[in-house]
Formats: sequence, structure tokens, C-alpha cells
Amino acid sequence: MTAQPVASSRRDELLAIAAELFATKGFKNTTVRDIADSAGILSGSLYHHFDSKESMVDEILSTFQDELFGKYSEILAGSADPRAKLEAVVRVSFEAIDQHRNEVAIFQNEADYLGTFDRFAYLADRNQQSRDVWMTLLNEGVSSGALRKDLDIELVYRFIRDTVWVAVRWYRPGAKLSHHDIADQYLTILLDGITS
Amino acid sequence: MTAQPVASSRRDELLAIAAELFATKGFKNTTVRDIADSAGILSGSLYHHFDSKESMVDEILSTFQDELFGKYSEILAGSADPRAKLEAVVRVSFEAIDQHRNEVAIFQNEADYLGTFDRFAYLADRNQQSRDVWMTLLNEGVSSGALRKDLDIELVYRFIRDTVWVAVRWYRPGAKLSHHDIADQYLTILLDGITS
DNA sequence: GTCTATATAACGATAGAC
DNA sequence: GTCTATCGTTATATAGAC
Repeated sequence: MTAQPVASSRRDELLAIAAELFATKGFKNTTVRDIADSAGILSGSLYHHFDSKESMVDEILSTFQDELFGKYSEILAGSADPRAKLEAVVRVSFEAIDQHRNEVAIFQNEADYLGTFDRFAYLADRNQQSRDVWMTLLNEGVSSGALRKDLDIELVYRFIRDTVWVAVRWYRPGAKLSHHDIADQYLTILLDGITS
Repeated sequence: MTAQPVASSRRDELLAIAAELFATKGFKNTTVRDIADSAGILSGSLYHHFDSKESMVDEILSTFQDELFGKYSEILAGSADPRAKLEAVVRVSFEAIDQHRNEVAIFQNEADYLGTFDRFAYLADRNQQSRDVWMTLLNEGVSSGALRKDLDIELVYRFIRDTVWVAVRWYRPGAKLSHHDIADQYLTILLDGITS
């Protein structure tokens, strides 16, 4: 008896089931029959709810991204100093991994491939938008003297982005360390290093 | 006119072509026709050289891993102190990304999926072996006083592993920063942090 | 070593009954 | 909202000629 996704409508329920499979097995490697089997219906019945398999992953990703970037915007619009904002963005990202693990995993694993299709062009836009968020904060941090000047900012950006999101590969809710703990430790390493 | 893989035999040539496609498009998403097209032959002709598409990725991954873990073993067997060994493992890893980008990318993207098949059980073994390398060095570093004691070692291990290998997603040979430069900056961030 | 030709299976998707 | 039934396509892989 495994935990089942809680959803308000049959449509959302099916999307949650699909997201779990896409995240675990990959988009291309998940068949519409896999999704239907997990939902206890036949594959043809899925097409009463959705146009195509692509439409399903599209809705999963766009819904998630709208929510995530809303939170980014709130942080940027706030009055905290650059370092505090940077910490806040890191914490919101780990929270997203905790609350929307499947969506984050799908984006991490499939964005490159899906991005080659016109209907997923918004994925590249979101990537650019995300880069702007981080680069702005990092540059402000260097200007204000909070961050060291001898590092390549572009590389630091990639470093932070990658370290945060790649955690979705191993993080599982309910483990020894909460997503708050993990964010704390990541920020400690990032800001101060592991040398004693 | 793009650069073509240099290989000693037709077999190796085909493997290099397949590796490029597997790394770029994904294993499942690359068809044997894609590979044959890139090689300028028909799909059926591939089966003169290989049993199956799985055999191709199997040979690509196992060959690469044998080489990589040979280098790890050399470092561990040396007489350097824990911190120097840790730095050496990081540098060898970035060198692998530089010299075997496709193989690293395939392992990063497909290991979870391929690992579900019996013939790829060695991938999980290699993962465990890799974890042993890092955890041994980190624990020695903490014991010797070189590394701080207030961090979760398991988390630090994942942090290092992920940050190193995920670079394969954006690193391209010939860019502004060499793999040596990138290793330097990563080690600086990891060991000392980005705070000024 | 490659080609022609094709077997076989799995895939996404559709039409209409219930 | 789901089922029955199936279409059309694409995939891996095979057999034998050249």
C-alpha cells in the first residue's frame, strides 16, 4: 500500500500519476499505457482528458514553473540585502524540491529534449529568467563587498544552480535531514567552504 | 564540416557516433536508424557489428568506467595527504569530463534507468565504489583536522559528487575556462566558500 | 561490411459503444 | 468517464543477397 497522490479532480489525479512516472522513468520511456495502468484505466481513456502525452508534461511543467517564478519575484521585490536574497532563493528552491519533487526532476531531466519543440520554447525563457535572478544577486553581492571578487561569476552561478537542483536526484521527503537542514548545510558550504 | 570522432576501427568509430547521440538525445530517444544515418549506413548493417542497441551503450559505459576507476585507484594508493588526494580526485573527474564528455553524460543521464536491467548491475557497483573513495577521503580529512567537523559528511559527499559531474551539462572543450581552471575554481568554492 | 527486404513488437492516438 | 477495438506509425532486430 503506497501513498497515492491527493488531487481535487480526476484530471489533476491523472497528472500527478503521470508526473510520478515521468520523473522516475523519463518522459520518452513512460508509455501512455504505463500511465493508464497506474490510474487503473485503459490507455484510450486517457484521451478523454488530454490531447496527447506531450500535453500532459506541458501542463505539469508550466503549472509548476508559474508557481516557482512567482516566489522568485516576491524575493527580488523585497528589501533584503543581496546576500539575504541569495539565501532566500536557495531556500525556496530546496522547498520546491521538497514539495514538487516530480516536477523538478522532470524539468531537470527533460528540459533539453523537450526544448527542441516549439510548444516548449517557454522552458528556455524560464531558464534565461532564472539565470537573470542569480546573476543579478551575485553581481550585487560582489559590488557590495559581501562576496569575493576573484571568482568567475558565471561559474559561480552555474555552481549554485547545479548544486541546488541536482539534489532532486537523491532527496526524499521524510529523510534524516529536512529540506531546511539541507539548505543550511549547502549555504554553509557555499558561503564558507568545508575547510576548518 | 564538423569534427568527426577519430577511431582505430570501424567498430570504435560506430561506438563514438552512438555515444555522441546517446549523450545528446538520450539512450531511449536515439534510434538505431539515427546511429546508422550518422554513420552513413543502413540500420540493419549495425547488427553486423553489435548484438543490440543495449550492447552498444554497455560497451561505451564499461570501457569508460574501467579507465576512470583505474585512475581513482592510483590516487588512493599514493602517499599524498587526504586533502591533496581529494583535490586530485576532483581534478581527475574534471579531466574525464573534458576527455570523455559523452561517456560521462550518458552515465549521468541513463545510469538510473539502465541500472534496472541485470546486465547493467555493474553500474550500481561502480557507484558504491565511487562513494567509498569520496567518503574515505572526507573522513580522513575530518580526522586529520583539515576539514571542519560540523557538516554532515554524507551530504558533503553528495554535494561534491553532484557538483563535479553535473558540470558535464554545460562544459564544452575549448571554452574560455579550461577544465584545469574550472577545477581550480570549484575547489576554491568548495574549500573556502564564496564569502569575502 | 553493407544492402534489400521484412518479421515482430510496441507505440501514440482515434472512433464509436456503453 | 471508461471500454472495446483497432488504425497507422515507428521501433528493434533478423535473413540472406551482394
